[in-house]
Amino acid sequence: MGLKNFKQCPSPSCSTCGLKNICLPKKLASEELKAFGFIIPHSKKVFKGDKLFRKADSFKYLYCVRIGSFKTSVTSPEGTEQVTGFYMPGEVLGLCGVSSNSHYCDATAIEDAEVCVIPYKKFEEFCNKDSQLNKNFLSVLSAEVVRGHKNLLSLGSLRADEKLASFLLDLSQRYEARGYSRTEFILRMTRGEIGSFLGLKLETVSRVLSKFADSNLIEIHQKRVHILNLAGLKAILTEECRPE
Amino acid sequence: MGLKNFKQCPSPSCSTCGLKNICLPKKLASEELKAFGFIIPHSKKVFKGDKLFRKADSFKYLYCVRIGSFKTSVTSPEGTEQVTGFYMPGEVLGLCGVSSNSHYCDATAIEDAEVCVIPYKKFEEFCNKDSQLNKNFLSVLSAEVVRGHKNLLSLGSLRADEKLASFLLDLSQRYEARGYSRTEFILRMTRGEIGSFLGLKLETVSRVLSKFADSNLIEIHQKRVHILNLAGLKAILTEECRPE
DNA sequence: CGCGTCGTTGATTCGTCTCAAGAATCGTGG
DNA sequence: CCACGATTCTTGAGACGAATCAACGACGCG
Repeated sequence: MGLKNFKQCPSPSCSTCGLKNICLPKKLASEELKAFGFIIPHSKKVFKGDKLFRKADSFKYLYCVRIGSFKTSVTSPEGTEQVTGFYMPGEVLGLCGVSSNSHYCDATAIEDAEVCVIPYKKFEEFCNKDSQLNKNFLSVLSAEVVRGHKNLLSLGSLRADEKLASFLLDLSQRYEARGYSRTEFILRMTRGEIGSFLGLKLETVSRVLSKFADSNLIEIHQKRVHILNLAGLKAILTEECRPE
Repeated sequence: MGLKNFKQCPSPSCSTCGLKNICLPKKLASEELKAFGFIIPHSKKVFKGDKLFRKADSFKYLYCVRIGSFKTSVTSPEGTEQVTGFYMPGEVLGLCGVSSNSHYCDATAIEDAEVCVIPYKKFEEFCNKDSQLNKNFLSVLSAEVVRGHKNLLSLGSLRADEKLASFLLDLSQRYEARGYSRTEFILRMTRGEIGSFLGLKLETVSRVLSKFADSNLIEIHQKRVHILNLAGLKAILTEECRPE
């Protein structure tokens, strides 16, 4: 793992970070928040396309996304890649390394990004002392399990248009939670990555998005999405048979 | 949640439990193991078809399977059920409740079963005192995330026969880890439940299993499975195009 | 400006679902 | 113990949705 892809930055301060209310140390009192900041020696820049960690890398750090977006993926022995999630600022990367001391998936920046690097050993010690932080951590882990279950539901029992609708709605909701527009945003990932995530081919993703545009549910130009009819998208998920 | 489906049993003792080396309190010293046993007030019998907990039930307990098997499932607002996992003795149920104080999925006994009931509050306190137990718990949570990723890979990028092969191999491996035969076991779940889990219809499950039997990879009579050619099953997952 | 990556769209093929009927098994009560 | 209905499983024929193959267009970077 060469360091060439990374640029170390001065220690970030959690106290002044805009994400402090949604990130790992949320709800910490200002004293503890300050102390927590000290266990983070530095943040890292990761450039588009570069990997933050790979499967089987030894697990030493957790990462909080500060800026940019990541995908995580697993690759079967035969070489097929499956995207398992997209991560935006305030979300935690590396959780599936906790159980085995080595990472289970790859994490790749899908745009230039910056992460906080949290040494897991120190973090663990801190958790043992601070029950609020420990609670947060368990909560984040459990939420990751829930996220997985939602994805299973999506992959296992939805049709292509339902998958895409649910995908767009999920993004919409997460952008809104971060203070951005819930109706206008940019798809940071390619059609192929969306397809891998949803169990579809990139052509199908493209087709369905075009169909949504034809039905005036969305406007889409390349990576720019504008949701025109939020209720209509939701309706796709609830209606048994959609009208043409 | 009536209690009629459950039968309380005297407090089980972790020290004498046959699963102590694979269950939550694994690796605990005998003193701690004994102390841990005391926070478990009782075990519960759950009969086939009954639910241990439902989505949105308030989260107060974790459950360790002692005897029997469970499925977990989530149901979309429109009523389609998706099975998210099968659980056998030594595995922990209720993990996705940790993040939100209420359960996220349903857990249903697929055969008569018995679980240890762990009050989460007390468990949390115990974890704060015992770093080995805390470690185990994090490990179990993280393993659950990994399990989810594996399922995603299976649901998202495999064909029907590959899904079934990978499903059988997973069962085989888990039975072996529990001291049972890895080539002969009983499918506790129905074809429909397997199908829901794998994103297939029950007819497809049945067809593929018959095809495996025709190819002498397995013998199957109802729920009884006998794997004749373990390597052959694995080959299905690695070969690009299988011969007829 | 030219090249590579990414996205769109069309024609055709293939895999899985759907619908349907029948067989095997289990549980229950007479 | 056997008869009964209720599940569960198997198998077939046809329909449909998504994959595949292929060509072209749009954008971004050097």
